[in-house]
Amino acid sequence: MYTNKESLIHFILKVVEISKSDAEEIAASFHPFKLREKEFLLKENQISDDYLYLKSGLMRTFLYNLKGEEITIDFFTEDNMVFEITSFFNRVHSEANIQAITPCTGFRISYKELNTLFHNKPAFRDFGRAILVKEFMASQKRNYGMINRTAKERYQNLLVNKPQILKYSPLKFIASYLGVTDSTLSRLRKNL
Amino acid sequence: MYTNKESLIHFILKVVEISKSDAEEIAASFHPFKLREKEFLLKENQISDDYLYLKSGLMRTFLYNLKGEEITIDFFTEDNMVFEITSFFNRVHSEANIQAITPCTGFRISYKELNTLFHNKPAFRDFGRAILVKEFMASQKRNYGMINRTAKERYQNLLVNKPQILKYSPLKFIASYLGVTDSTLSRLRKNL
DNA sequence: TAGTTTTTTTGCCTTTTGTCAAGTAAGTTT
DNA sequence: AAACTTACTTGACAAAAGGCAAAAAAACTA
Repeated sequence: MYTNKESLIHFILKVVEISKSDAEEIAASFHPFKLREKEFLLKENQISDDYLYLKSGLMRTFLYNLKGEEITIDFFTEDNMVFEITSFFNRVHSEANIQAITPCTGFRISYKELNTLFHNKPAFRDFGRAILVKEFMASQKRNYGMINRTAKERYQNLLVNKPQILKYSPLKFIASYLGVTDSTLSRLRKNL
Repeated sequence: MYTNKESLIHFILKVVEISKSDAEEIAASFHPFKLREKEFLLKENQISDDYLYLKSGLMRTFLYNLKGEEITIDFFTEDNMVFEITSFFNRVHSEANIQAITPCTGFRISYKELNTLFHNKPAFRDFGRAILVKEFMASQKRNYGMINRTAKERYQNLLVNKPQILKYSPLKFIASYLGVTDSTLSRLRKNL
């Protein structure tokens, strides 16, 4: 399997100020990883054991609302970390699913491996914290954007910030992610 | 100044599985802290240096939208941690403000103190991570709730989960937090 | 307490979004 | 290719929420 970790090393160095050799050591602990289109990384009720760097591809996390409809909670694009925080860090059964929309490749470690690194490698400590901070910030930003924008503005925003999603994801995933019905999104799109 | 840290020790033990003596040692590193009603913990453009355990009182974080209106992003209730993640962890100027709604008391540490603990005290490492995970989860949950509920449901949800807020916060803070206008919230409230 | 300011409520009307249902388009399977 | 399924679009109408302005209530100040 293809194991060139340049992209991961580059990603680590982008996220936290550590030496290149530290970054290489961290990357060395990750294992190659692959998913086919529509394949699941995590299904609800499982305990997640993947802390994943997504090198290429598009994924989404979703759950079911009270009516049994799929609600897409988040998209994961390439050159980002992917994990279900609650299940992975608290070792509890997941309420969410994580699914590949396109074929995906990347590198992963397990919870056990992460903890070993976390306690033994100060550089990884900083990396791990930086990732949590980064994702937390993204979640807060998303919150703000969802509350203070109309559906149309939210769509336009997505168009600018994550065009990959619009390109590869079916409309219905995007609609539930934006919190509107399929019909509404279809109409929004019509008015460019 | 009143420095009984029982509540903080209890909070730490609730969040992470460590020994009582570890929790006491962590708590010992925190310093007493007080804010008057309407006083600011953080103003926009400052670099936050407070990692705070709120023992009593109610706070909010807010920023200004494009029209110059205050948008309340989050409320902080007693027995929770308070910090502006972006500014505090990335040492950048804050876009947000944090303000006491009622008089507040608690215990705080600085960024420097946090880092010393983080690298020297394994138990604090786990605590720090658990807090980030906890807050991240809360943010995600809020996201989901904002998108898939009507304003009325969001209000009712707040009513059940954080009644303190409804008791002490003016309506307009709550309205912007829920993403509706003052008028709309006033009408929602009328229909109980 | 009278006057001032801020907060909350209400009415009227508009815009946004949802619901339901039907229709078209596209993708799979046999 | 025909049959079937899933995805997307569109129309007609209903409900949710916003904009604006004025009134009422509450909080603050001199």
